[in-house]
Amino acid sequence: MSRSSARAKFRYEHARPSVTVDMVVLTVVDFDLKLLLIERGQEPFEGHWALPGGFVQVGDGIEDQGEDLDVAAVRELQEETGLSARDVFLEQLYTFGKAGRDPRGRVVSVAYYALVPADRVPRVRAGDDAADATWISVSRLDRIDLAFDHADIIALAVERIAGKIEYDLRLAMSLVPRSFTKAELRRVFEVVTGNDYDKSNFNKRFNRMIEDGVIVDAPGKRAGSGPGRPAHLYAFAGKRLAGL
Amino acid sequence: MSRSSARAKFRYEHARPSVTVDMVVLTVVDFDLKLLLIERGQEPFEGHWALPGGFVQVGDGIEDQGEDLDVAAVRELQEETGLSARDVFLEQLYTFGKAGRDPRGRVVSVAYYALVPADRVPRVRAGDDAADATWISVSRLDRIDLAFDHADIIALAVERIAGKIEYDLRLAMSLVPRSFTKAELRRVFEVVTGNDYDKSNFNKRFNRMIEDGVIVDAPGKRAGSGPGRPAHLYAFAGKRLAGL
DNA sequence: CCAAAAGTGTTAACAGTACACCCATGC
DNA sequence: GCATGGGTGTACTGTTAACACTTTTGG
Repeated sequence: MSRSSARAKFRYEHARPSVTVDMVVLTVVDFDLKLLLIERGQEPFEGHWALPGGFVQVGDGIEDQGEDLDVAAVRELQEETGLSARDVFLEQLYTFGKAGRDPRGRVVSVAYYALVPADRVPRVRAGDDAADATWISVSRLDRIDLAFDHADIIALAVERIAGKIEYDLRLAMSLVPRSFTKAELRRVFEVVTGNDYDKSNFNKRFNRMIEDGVIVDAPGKRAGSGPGRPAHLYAFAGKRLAGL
Repeated sequence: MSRSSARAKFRYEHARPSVTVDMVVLTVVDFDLKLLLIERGQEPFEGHWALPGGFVQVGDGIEDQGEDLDVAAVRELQEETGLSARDVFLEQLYTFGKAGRDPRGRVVSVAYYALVPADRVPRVRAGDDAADATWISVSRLDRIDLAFDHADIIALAVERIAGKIEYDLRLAMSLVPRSFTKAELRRVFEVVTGNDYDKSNFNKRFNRMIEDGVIVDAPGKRAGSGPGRPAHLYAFAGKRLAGL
């Protein structure tokens, strides 16, 4: 008995749902939390805005079981934005599987979120089955027609990130440019959480990270821009400085 | 054109994975964090221990899209333990979807965890395709042959709960009996996190919860048990006291 | 000099930690 | 009485929060 038939013998025979990955791609630009949305070019929800995403490749399901969920997420991100896994912070968010969430049939969607640094935000444009693609301010989402249950997915992503940025430094690290000022980092926190942070108190946290070696001085200085005293530039020690 | 054919027109035609829910059912008894495991009676992994779980019912996928993921989790819990959703704290954990995690074919598994109060721990026994079922101490899991990637799922659940119990009171609420002593609550925290908590300092947190009305005095008193001064009994205000 | 933005210092309140001590019960 | 576990008090430390203040730049 060959191995494949030995496997096939135990094959499940139940009805199966489709499985997709949906990507909540976020970045902070211009004092604003922005989200990548695709305008659907097909039914259902033609003309509505939706999260980028697509089907998980499953192979024949026996010999070739297809791609990992994480790989599917990275692939979708690459296809829609050109970004690679090294450029962003990517993490699974939640799996949405209510019956009826897609009128075409049963679809279970594994949602991921991706945080894009401000200095790597790609220009986006219409793709295969997308009529259009743009970055939309999260604060203006209520005026937008979203497809499927994507409003729920986005709301959960924003809530999760707002909570997690306080204790997981990687989130802020992955939203800020390679070199950044104290005020820029602070504004990332403010935009993501919706809170105001006292400048002095925030700087104390910041200075502690310098003492701990988490943050280091950035080599160059930024071109003198607006009015007021020019700010020091810093960088996270870990990776991004030497990374690329 | 009937509604069903209008929908069928848009039906997805991709290869689809099977989707299951796996349940990490935990409780704290006898100073120990315990986990419900099933001994598999069939290949693959016959004789190995596995998490309770099963397929998500999908219906025909068009007119009837089957059950929600959450409903599937509640149903599996009920089938294996007799517990209802009201008895436990139930939450989605993570979705495991690596290719090759099940030798029979592509399976995406949505993992949930359920926390069972110490006074509602059901007796369990062998079921349909389970040779046996028991509560096993999490600290002794390294000696046990686990099926599939269930060791990873359990590890993630334990880690998540250990982190979350510190800031989400619902977890401790759902592990402790309807009425409980300060020491019992403290031991739940100790067993779940693996830390030691200073009695006095823990009691301060506890007393603050009383001031805030989160915890109230429990009516009766417990039968005099061991040596030493008998402890006061308390209950969480919210629900469990009046709940049933 | 003035506006604007960067950056520092001071204080009080609060929460966490370590540790010593007292109270009530069974035997 | 004494062992056992329940329960409290105190002093120290570190973090947070509010707010006033100084520094450096462009015009």
